[in-house]
Amino acid sequence: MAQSPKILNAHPYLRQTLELVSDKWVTAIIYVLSQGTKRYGELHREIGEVSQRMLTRTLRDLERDGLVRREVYSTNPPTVEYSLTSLGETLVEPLRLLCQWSIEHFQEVETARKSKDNHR
Amino acid sequence: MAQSPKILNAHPYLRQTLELVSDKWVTAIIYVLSQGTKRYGELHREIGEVSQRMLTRTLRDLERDGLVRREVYSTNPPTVEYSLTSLGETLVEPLRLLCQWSIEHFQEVETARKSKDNHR
DNA sequence: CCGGATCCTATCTGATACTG
DNA sequence: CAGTATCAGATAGGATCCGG
Repeated sequence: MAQSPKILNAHPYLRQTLELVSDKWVTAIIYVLSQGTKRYGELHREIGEVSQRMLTRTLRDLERDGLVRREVYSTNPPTVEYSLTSLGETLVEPLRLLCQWSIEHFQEVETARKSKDNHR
Repeated sequence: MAQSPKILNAHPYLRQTLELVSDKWVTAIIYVLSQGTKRYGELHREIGEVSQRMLTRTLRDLERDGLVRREVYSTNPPTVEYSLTSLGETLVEPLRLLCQWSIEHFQEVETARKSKDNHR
């Protein structure tokens, strides 16, 4: 009764990691920042569809998680630069592997979807 | 005006892949199924906290995406077995890399969170 | 045993307007 | 330029009941 496998519990951080990575904007931000330091406005333009609210909120989360560094320069108008921390850099490689999978295999997913949809 | 980098658009499948993978239960199911064929009830017990509704819904999605195979045996009571397709198997490795990251680095995320929380 | 259908709530997210 | 505040709509997820 007290015994149940619950495999994911063997990797207590995995679900938390997947939740972190699975955020709608996290990967977009990490990808853009993997190319170098960016100002707030640059991030906004390069990601494109994101709202100010969500961009700011996600950046704050990433900063809190130690993945992104935020530096404010008291110029006028203000300048704020964002960059990956060394911890943030370690996430780039795993993400690129998922990216690789998406290039190699996602078309098969699309094909499967269409095929199934035609059978209804 | 018509020009904006939008880096993620260079990998049109990446966001879709991340959305697929980021589903709350998808990775749990793939992990359990990576150990072999399971019946519905086994999946339910091993994942544990998932509701019937969500387990069924997620399995249907994964079937539609061609990642999971569903086989029904007209016994009484009915038997339904789930397993990974070969396409589904290809996702196990990328997921294990994220798992690896979580083991190696997630504690740093926790530390960062605590450190930041103390400073407020 | 497997899972469809319905109802309901919490959360997430965008739109909009305003500020140092 | 780089945000904050507020509001409202969409959506995800759980609980529950019912059926083959």
